[in-house]
Amino acid sequence: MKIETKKKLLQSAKELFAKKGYYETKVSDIVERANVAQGTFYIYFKSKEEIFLELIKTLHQELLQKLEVYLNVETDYQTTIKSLVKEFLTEVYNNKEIAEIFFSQLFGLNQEFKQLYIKKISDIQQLLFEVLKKYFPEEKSRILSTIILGFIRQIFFNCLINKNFNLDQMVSKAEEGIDIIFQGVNREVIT
Amino acid sequence: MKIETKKKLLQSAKELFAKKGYYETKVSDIVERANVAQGTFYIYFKSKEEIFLELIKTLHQELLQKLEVYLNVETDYQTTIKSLVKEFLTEVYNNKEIAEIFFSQLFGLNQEFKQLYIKKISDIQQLLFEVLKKYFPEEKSRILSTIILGFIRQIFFNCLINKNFNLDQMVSKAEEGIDIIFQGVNREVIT
Amino acid sequence: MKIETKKKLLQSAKELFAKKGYYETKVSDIVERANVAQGTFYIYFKSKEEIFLELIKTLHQELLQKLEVYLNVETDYQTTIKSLVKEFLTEVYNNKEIAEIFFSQLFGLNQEFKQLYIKKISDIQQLLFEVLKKYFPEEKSRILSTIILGFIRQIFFNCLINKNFNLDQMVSKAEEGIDIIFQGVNREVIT
Amino acid sequence: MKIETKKKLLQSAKELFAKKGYYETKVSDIVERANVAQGTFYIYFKSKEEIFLELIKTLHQELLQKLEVYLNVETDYQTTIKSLVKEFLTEVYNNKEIAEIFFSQLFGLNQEFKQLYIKKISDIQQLLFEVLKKYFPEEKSRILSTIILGFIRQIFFNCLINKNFNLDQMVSKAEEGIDIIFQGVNREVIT
DNA sequence: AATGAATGAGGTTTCATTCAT
DNA sequence: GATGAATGAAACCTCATTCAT
Repeated sequence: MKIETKKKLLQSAKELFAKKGYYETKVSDIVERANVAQGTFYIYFKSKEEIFLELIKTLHQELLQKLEVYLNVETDYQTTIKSLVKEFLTEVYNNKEIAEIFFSQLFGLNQEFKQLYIKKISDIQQLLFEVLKKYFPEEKSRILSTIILGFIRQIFFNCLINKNFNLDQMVSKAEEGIDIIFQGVNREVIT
Repeated sequence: MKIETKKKLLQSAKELFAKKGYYETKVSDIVERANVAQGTFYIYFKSKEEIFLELIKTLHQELLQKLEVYLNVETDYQTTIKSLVKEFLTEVYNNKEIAEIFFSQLFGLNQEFKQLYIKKISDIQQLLFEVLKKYFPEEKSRILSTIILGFIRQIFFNCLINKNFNLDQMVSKAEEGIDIIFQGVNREVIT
Repeated sequence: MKIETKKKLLQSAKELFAKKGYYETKVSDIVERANVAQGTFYIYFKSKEEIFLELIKTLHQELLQKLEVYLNVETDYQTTIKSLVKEFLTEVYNNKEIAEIFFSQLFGLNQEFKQLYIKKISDIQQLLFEVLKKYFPEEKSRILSTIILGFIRQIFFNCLINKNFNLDQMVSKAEEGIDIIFQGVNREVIT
Repeated sequence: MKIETKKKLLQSAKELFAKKGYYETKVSDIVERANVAQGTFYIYFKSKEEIFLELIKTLHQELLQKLEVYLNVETDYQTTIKSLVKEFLTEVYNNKEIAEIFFSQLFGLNQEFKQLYIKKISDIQQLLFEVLKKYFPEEKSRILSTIILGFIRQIFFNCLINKNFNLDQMVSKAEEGIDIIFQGVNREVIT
């Protein structure tokens, strides 16, 4: 098992899945781009599905790990959320291709992948909810988590569409949005 | 061309695409569910792609038509946006299957469909932006349209995941969210 | 059985077979050009093969009938052969489409049609041979029939290729060729 | 790409196309006779059309190459033409199957192949014309090339029909014919 | 006699996976 | 570990023919 060959395959698969989608990406495309033979693929991965899942799971794990930190952060909620959002956007931006697959493709592939997606995305939503619950009542936290997650995904989405969008722009847009969302909440709290 | 047969095929395709995704839905599945022969499919549609596009385009057209009304509505912005969001959710809820395909699958299929998706979703975002621009400055409208569209999609998304979610629940969640979003804006306006 | 509908179908089939070949001509093409419904075709012809054979057999019969006359003509051989060749070219020219099918397509379609072609073309060659045998010894007649038949077919062929070739040109080319062929024979006879 | 497998496929295709025609030969027939799997065919050829064209083009190229030699031969015309005709017949006889496809099937398949055929056959006719032009005036060369090409094709044709015809018989028939054709011309020249 | 919607067998082609070298 | 030719199941699609109206 030469780890380098495996990396080449993962990199190649990542790029192709993002660009062409799971079904339109052929194993033959992956090996061609990785400059290895067709048979080599099956030394490292049991199937096309396996390499796909490996990519997905890695991203999800890393993302969750980075976000879990904010469960134990002791700052005011606006700072916490802003940092969390920044972390989220940085992570997905740095792994654009897999994030694209994860957030925009996984759900539509087939029932098996749909279930996986639901499970994974729920984890993220749940985590966001837990963080918010430290500052707001349960119901408000629930709805805020929906607003914020939807908002961040939409920003990431615009980034995918608009290829010359950069990370800083995304983050500053996100902060503006967060401000708007919390101004309402703030007033309420103060009152 | 018996319109009834065509409808059976469209209905069958819609359900299957939503359930199994585009690629995992075989033409043989569609005709089996519609109770017609394999060849019959090709009397009504040139290809699997064509029936898929017909479904997508129909939903998009109807959705856009219903939302365009709000460009000329003369009420306060909160009422306008709430009505628009309700309309949106109603339409997608009543056409759950196609809406699921449209919002959650289209992007990931292949490059051609990706382009289509970008074009179509941009229309919706643009319309939302135009409505908001009647009440807010351009930049604020832009960011509000991102927040709101992301939020509605996330709600619809939760609805897809959680099968016993109903329309009323979705609408009331949405209204709560809209209130939160606009409380911030309101205060600013007032001040 | 409205003879007119049958004629429309035969005409339409003739043109299409000539232009696109047997396999590339669909029954749906034939009925469309004849302005009748798909089902109507099968009132007049048992199958696509049947209409094809009807066309072929008609041409062949008429051609043979017209050529048979020259078995009993009492002129010098050069006049006889020239008249026969003229008759041949006139007939195929006036029925260009079917003649094209007959002389250039039939052989390549399948084994059944190949056998038919061999049988039909042998009839023609045989007739030419019989006419020549009235003037020349058997072996010479055999070879002359091969030369002449090959020559006429080649002329007709050039006519098919070069769309603005007309009958008069073909006939005069043919006469020139016949002169050349027989000049050699002539000398021999004279000597 | 094992050249051996490709050869097996070409050989198998050649025989089947000649026997059953292009349309009646299924890819499944070709692979069965070549003893390889269905999918193997598509490693070596993009489509059924491609293998067909490869066969056609190879024959045509080889034939033309062998005949081009006679453009620079310095003997009397009768010897030159006889040698050329012998070469032609030898080549087509040794590649009976493809020659059959080329001379008797190509024209009738579809419009694309028809155009190809016209182009290829014109090359041959042109070459024959060029050789003759070295000895005869232009117009006479033109008509002689038509007579001779028609004659040779007819001979080859009889060979296809009459399976126990052999090369020597064909060649000697051809020489007899050529003699007859040129006796006329000869006399003229002499006179 | 005419229609035209429906049929379904059978064709071409794709591509994930295997396996002998 | 690496190769790449070979596999074959299964997909999409075509079109001659049928049949109820």
